[in-house]
Amino acid sequence: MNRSEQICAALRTAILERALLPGMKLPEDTLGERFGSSRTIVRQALERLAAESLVELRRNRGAVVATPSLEEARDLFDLRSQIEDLVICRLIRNFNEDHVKRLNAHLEKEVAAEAGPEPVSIRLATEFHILLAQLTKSPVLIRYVEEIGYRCGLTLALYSRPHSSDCGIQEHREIIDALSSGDEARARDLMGSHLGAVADRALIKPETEGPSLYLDALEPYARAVREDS
Amino acid sequence: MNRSEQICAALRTAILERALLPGMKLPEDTLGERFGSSRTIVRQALERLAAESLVELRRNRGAVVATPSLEEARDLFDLRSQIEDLVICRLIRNFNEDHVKRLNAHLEKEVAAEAGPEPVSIRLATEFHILLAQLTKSPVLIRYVEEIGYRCGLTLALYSRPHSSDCGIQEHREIIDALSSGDEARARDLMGSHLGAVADRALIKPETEGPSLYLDALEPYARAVREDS
DNA sequence: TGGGATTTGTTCGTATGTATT
DNA sequence: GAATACATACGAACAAATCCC
Repeated sequence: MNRSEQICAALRTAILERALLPGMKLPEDTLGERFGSSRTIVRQALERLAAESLVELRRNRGAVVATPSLEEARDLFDLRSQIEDLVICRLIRNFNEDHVKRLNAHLEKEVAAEAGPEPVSIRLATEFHILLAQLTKSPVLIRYVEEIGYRCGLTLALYSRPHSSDCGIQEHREIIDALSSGDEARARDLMGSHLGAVADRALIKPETEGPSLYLDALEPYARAVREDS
Repeated sequence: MNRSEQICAALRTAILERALLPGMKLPEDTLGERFGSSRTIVRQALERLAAESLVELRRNRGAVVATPSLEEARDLFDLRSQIEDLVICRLIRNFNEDHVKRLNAHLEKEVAAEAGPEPVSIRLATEFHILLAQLTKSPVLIRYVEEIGYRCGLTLALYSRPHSSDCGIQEHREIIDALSSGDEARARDLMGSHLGAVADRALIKPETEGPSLYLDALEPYARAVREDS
């Protein structure tokens, strides 16, 4: 894995866990210092994140964490439903014991995180969906579930009210059950209403207060990358 | 528009029109010479195309036009159906005269191109779907219809048999009709079977002969960018 | 409005890694 | 298996744009 990919992943996680909030500036050389890399490398990471629509590149004016509109958020969740419907269809055909084990293992992590900080729970909830995609072994599905999942996570950071995150652990459990029992119709239905519920819980409150700038919240993510040298 | 975005667009069109075939090498400095730009700029374009999965970046081994597998192709077309189904749903609610006009104008281009070179017809067929997405005005839908559409176009370059392209002009016409008459069920159904038909016509023949390397086919695309200075 | 400070955009030389003979 | 040719990876320095006082 590249240094630039590492930085990309670290920033992505930081955004997902709300250490970096929508609208925050991401200056190249500040990031370079934090991560112990040159601007070239940071720049690559930012360009990649921009391609994923997690950051916005304003010409000659630097990068900021993206600030998706409510309409975009709605479209993202609708699209997510469509894609993950396909994931369920693909997955249920070859569903096996190993799949159940891995999904349950992830579910345990989610349960364990319930007591801890909320952002981690939110990240884990997104990663449950990504795990489902990974089990299909389809690079195409994995790629788009990841990307849309991250973008949905970002919109949650903007628009969901705090502590709304009964992140649907129970709903995740029911989806695993439906997959195990081979009930395609029920699994698809559950996934559809789960995602609908997540969107409903989330897309209500337009954030009012400006985020508390600045980059110090990034420090733990940067340290992990630096120490990897 | 950036120079690097121009190069990106030129390469994308070249790939779509099959001037650049899957597996062809794309060395940075060769491209730089052709487009009259430095390696840095070309590199940006290649990285972006890699993010779109149109080219593959092999570490320290250069870039090549992507060579999607048949399975990926199948997943891409399935995903495309799911996304464009959503496009139809969104579009039909606010469908108006201007939309009809623009779609028909595009259809005329497709008809006019029928006599000409096949690659242009194929590109226009893809762009019909992109136009539908654009009419929704949803950046999210536009973004993913474009990307998946281009990737499907690339798979057609690999796997469709030559001259299979009755590219479905008649099917496009019927979709416009259904949209005009406000018949959502029929429009969605037509789109679904249209995309299914495109995939069926295409995903049959595994290409045998190696593509005729090399980059000279790129010249017309490069000239357009150079002369833009 | 102007000008200095800051930040991004770009180039290019060197280092590094891969394939080939 | 070593040497060579080739292409990318990276970083320092310069140029241009923007921001802020």
